[in-house]
Amino acid sequence: MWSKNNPIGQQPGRTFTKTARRAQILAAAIDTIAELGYGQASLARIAETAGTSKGVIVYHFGGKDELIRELVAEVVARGVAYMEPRIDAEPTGAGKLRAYIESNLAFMRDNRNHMVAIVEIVLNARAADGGRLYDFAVQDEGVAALQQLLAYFQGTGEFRASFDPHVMAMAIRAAINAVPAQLARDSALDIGHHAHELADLFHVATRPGEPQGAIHPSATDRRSE
Amino acid sequence: MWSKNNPIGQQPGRTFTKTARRAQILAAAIDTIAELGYGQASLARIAETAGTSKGVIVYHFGGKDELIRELVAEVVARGVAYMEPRIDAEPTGAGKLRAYIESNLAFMRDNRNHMVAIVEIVLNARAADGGRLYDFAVQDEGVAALQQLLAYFQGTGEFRASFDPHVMAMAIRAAINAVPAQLARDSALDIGHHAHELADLFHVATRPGEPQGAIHPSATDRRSE
Amino acid sequence: MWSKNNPIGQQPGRTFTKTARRAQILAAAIDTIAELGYGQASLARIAETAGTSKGVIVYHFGGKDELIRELVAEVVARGVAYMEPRIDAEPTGAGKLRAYIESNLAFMRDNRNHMVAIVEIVLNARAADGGRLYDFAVQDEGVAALQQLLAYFQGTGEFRASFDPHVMAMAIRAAINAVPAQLARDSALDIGHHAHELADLFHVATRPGEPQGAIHPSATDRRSE
Amino acid sequence: MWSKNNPIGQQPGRTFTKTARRAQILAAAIDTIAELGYGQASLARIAETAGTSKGVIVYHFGGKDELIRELVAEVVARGVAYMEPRIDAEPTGAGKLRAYIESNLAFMRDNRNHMVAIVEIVLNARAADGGRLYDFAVQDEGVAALQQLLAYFQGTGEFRASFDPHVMAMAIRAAINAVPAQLARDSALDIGHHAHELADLFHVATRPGEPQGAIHPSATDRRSE
DNA sequence: TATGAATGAGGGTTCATTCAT
DNA sequence: TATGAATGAACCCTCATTCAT
Repeated sequence: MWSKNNPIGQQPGRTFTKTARRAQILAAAIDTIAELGYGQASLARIAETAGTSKGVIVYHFGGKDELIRELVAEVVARGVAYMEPRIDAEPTGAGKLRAYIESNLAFMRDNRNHMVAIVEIVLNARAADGGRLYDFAVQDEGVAALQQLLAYFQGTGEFRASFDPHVMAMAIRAAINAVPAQLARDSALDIGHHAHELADLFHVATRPGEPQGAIHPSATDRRSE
Repeated sequence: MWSKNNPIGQQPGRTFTKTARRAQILAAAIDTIAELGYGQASLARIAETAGTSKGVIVYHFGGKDELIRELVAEVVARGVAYMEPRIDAEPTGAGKLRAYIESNLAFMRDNRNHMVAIVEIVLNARAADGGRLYDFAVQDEGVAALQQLLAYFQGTGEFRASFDPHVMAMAIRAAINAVPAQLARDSALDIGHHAHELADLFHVATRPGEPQGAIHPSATDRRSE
Repeated sequence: MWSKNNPIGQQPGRTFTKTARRAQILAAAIDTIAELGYGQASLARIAETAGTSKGVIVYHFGGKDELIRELVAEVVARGVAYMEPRIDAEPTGAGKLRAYIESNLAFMRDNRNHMVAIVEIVLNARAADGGRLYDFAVQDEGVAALQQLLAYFQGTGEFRASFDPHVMAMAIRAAINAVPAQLARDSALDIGHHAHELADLFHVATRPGEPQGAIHPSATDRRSE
Repeated sequence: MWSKNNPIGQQPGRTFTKTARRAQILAAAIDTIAELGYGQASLARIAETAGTSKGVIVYHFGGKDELIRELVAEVVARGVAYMEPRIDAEPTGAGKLRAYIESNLAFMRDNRNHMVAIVEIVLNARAADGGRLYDFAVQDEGVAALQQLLAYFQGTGEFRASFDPHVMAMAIRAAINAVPAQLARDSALDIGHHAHELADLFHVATRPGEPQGAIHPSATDRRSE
């Protein structure tokens, strides 16, 4: 199993055992979802992995939805806690972007199941009516923050102004998010190399020195010439 | 409903009604999966969308697995049929890459639900033991073809040799695959603009003129200096 | 496949193809039931074996119940036609009993699937309310005829009078009926040997020369002494 | 309902209610199978007889297969526990054989539905591919034990050496196994009488004093003279 | 005479949730 | 705090039957 390190910052005081139980269940949920996928991760299987019963999960979290919600919040918080100082430590836009990509992938490498699980959840979790559950809370939020960073340094001139920061942010997040699934297929994937390559890719794509406007006419444009 | 245009090239002759029914069911499946997600798209709901009963689906497809399999094959075939001539028509590597991205997104725009559905399936469909069902057949195949194209034009010097074509191919596909989900959230998304931006992005990222080796030291490398 | 020889005495005249179709379907039903058991022999599977569609079966037989009914009647008639002359040819009671057992098993050997199927049906076929469908028509009828034979030769003194002909008849039929199931498990079973042994067994059990009344006190009787 | 006496030796201690529920469900399964036959005994009908829902059965047994498996094991164990001491108490071969037959039928009389159910299961239960489920485990095992007993006392001279113990064992078991089905049709059947008659029958068939070899030429042999 | 198409009931199973202890 | 027990809905699938052609 992967998630041995306690994923929860324990609340102080009397609820130690409660906190420990919650952490244990969250870890079991992460491992189960990472291994089997969101759809196959029933409460029964999570409880089995945790070595307890379904009732315990319901007691501590009130239901499956809340368990997933806390799981997402927990992993996101840990990820942000890991990435933020590394990004902040970089003074330049290019450095921050590289730090963003590389620290994100480094976090993935060190918390593989956490990331596989969260990507599974974001892609899969749906309400009864089909509406996505964690889109705004997780996905778009991450994209928005990245987009702001890109736009800011477009303003300072550190990034070329001719790209749409929203599209660029989505592309970066998509490239990062694709890694866990790839990891599941190819466990020999060299994440360090992958991170370096992705950082290079988006460095080249964002550095300045490009004339304004379209770099090339689009295939469609040309066809209509 | 979205998929009004007959998604199946009808076989000539006697099986007209059968072909029509299958097409109708496939269209219903596409719409249902696109709207509710793979996990919520039960046979009952698909049948409801199609205006029939579960039994009819089973009769025509033998079961859910086969329905999904045919759906994937059908949409992939249509997508390839759309994209391939547009890519082949471009003589240069840069042109082919741009055509790949733009024709793929154009296909998405014209077959929105088809693409949303197939991305849902590829990301979510799992066997009972948790193993993914359509990874190799669909996802990796697409990445592999793209990777070959990139590598070929690295050889000819049309693309810079310093990027890993596998990582680049994954990033391109990830950026494209992220669009349907985004579309589901933001139906006002300008796909043409998005396509143009993505094409620019990866054009800049792949064009030659870069020294060999790492463009910048990685954040990690720098930290250890 | 086993039942290649036409199992139906064809009606004369115009309905040749109809008769042939029915025979073909009956043969397919026999083979399917013999191979998979009554519970697994759906109309679809029988139709598949016959190389036609379910509709044909329904058209010719009106439904599954009627198909089974005709199948049973057909096989029983064939069995009787095979056994009767061989039994009649024997002048003595012992000879008739031996001929009954041996000709019955010989018929089983030559029409293995017919017998396996009919035993399956007799043991399994039930109405919706759970009532057996073919008990009286087949099982009890066979037992009754045998019982009459035994009782008759008890009257002539050729069989010992001290056995209950009903119990004896049931035991004989049970011993014979157990053979098809055994055959299904052990296809190397030597039916000729088995028949000879069974005939010996029941010859010894029925021949006269025994004092009237209980041969031995029963275990229960002794215990209560 | 028939199976009023608790069919389970209750484990001591905490799982009283669980044990009771399982016993209740097993009893309901026995009664349902005995009444309607194996094929008609769906989980829904068993649950209805037990006064609960399908879910409860699944909860306690994991599925239908396991329910049937436990039912068979339970009834077989009870039957063996009943018969074994009665057989062991008899010193002679003839006594043991009589005790085998009579104690088996006595058990049937006192546990009518248990036996009807188990015979139904053994004869009818099939896997999805048509393979029998309980042949080796139950049927053949019983035959094999009986066959050993017969062969042993052939060695001591208490049984005539000229019969094949395998065929004899099969005939005895077949004669016994036919009783529950007969009981279902004719509830007035006098089992005590039937047992006594069967015991006599096989006593006569197995006692020594016969010349070696075939007692009579077979009908087939004579025909070829 | 035969077929393909469709139906509707029922099969076993999974699952999140509720409840009493 | 924790557990076992029970529930009820939903899932996919099989099947005999009906019907139009």
